[in-house]
Amino acid sequence: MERKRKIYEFIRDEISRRGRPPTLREIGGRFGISSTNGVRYFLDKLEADGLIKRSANTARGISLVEHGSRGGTRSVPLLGRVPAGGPDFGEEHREGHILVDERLVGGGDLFAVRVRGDSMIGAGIHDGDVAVVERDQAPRSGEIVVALIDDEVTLKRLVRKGGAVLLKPENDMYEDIDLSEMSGRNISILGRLEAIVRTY
Amino acid sequence: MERKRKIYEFIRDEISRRGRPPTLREIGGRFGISSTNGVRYFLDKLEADGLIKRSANTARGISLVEHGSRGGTRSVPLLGRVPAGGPDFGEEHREGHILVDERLVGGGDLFAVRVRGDSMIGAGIHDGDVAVVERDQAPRSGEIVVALIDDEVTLKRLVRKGGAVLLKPENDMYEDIDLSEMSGRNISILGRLEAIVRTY
DNA sequence: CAGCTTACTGCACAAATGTTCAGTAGTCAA
DNA sequence: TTGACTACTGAACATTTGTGCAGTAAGCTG
Repeated sequence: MERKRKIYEFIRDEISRRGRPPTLREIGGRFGISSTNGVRYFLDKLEADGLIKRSANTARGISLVEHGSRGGTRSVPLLGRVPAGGPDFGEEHREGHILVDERLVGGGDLFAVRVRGDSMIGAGIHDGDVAVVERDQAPRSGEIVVALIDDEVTLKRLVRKGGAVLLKPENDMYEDIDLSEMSGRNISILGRLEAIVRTY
Repeated sequence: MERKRKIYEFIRDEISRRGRPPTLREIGGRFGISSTNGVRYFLDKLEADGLIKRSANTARGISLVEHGSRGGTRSVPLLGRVPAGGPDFGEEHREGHILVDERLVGGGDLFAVRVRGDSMIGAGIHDGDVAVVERDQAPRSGEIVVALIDDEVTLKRLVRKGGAVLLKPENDMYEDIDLSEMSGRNISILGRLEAIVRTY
C-alpha cells in the first residue's frame, strides 16, 4: 500500500528528472528488489489502479496516466516577433517556451505572445503579461481575441453587432476597429485568448 | 542541415507526446532511414551541436539539452478554505494542484489561492483569478501581499510609510488598513504575490 | 494447522535497442 | 580525375530490457 505509492512517485520523478521512464531494473535497484518480477508485481498493481499505462515489449514502456489533479503540462511556444501573415512557428521566431497546466487551457493548438500596450487595461490585461492563445479564426462574439493589425499584435474584445464585426479595446483612450470597413489595413484574427499569466 | 533540425523536433515532440524519447529505429522509421546508423549519423551531429545528450548503452538514451532554461514545473497546492492561523497544508484543505512554470515563479515555498472580491481591480487582479504566493512574512514596501484578516484571505498592496504599515486595496470603494492600529482584528501576512493566472 | 495473500527470488529466454565495422552513391571543389 | 565530404545501406553483434514460469518465506484467516 505504501510501497506502491513510493514506486509511482519514483517513476514520476525519473520522468521529470531524466526525461525518460525507468526500466524494471532501475526501479528494482532503487528499492532493493533484485528480481525484475518483484517490480512487475507492483507495476501490475499500478496499472490495475489506472495510475500508469504500459506498452508491451517496449523499453521503458511506462507512461503516467494523467488523472484529475496530477495532470500534465503543455509546452507552449512563446513567440517573439510575429511577422505579417500570421505567426511563424519556426524556431527562429521563438522566444522560448512556457509550460502551462493542461487543465487550465484546452487541448487546442496553442501559442503565447507577450502583451504590448494597455488597450485592454479594463479587462485586467497589462503590458508585459503573457497571453496564451488558441488558434481559432472564428471566435464568438464577446471573446477576447488576438489580432494582427498591420504587423502588430493586439488583444481586443470581438463583438458582432448586426452584420458588423468590431474589435473593441477596453480602454477609453483607444477607438473601436470595424472589421467590415478596414480601410486598406491588413487585419487577421489569430486566435482566442485562453489564459493570462502575469508574474511579479 | 534541414534534416537535422527536423529530427531534433521529432525527438522533442515524441518526448512530449509519449513521455519517452524515441529509439533509433523509431526515428529511422519516421524519416525513411532504414539503417540505425543513418540515424546515429544525425544524432552524433545533434550531440556535437550540444542540442541533445546521449547515455551510452541505454534504451531511449536521448535527452534534450534545455538551452537557456531548465524547463521544469512546480506543482503548487491550490488551497480552498484557508483557516485562521494561516494556511494549512494538509491534504484536507487542498482544492487541487496547479502546475506552474519553474522559471516564472521562484524556488521558494509556494501555494496558490483563488482571489475573492474586486479590491485589487486597479492592479488588474480580478475575482476568480488564481494567485500564486510565496510564503514570506516580511515583504517589502510596494509589493502585493496576501493577508489573512479575521479568517478571510485578501490581496493588498503593502506600503510602509514612516513607521506605519498599510495594506492598500487598489479600488476606491475600499479603505486602507493600518497594521499598526489594528483594533482587535487578527491580521497576519501569509506571503508575497508571485504570479496571477487567469483563464477564459 | 491448512490455505490464502503479499511480496518477492531466480533463471532462462526473447525481443528491443544501441554499437561496430565495412562499404557506397552522390555532390562539390581543385 | 582525384579526393574529401555527406548521407546514408547492410549485416553482424553486444547489451539492455521486458516476459514467463516456477518457487518461497512471512503474515494473516478461519
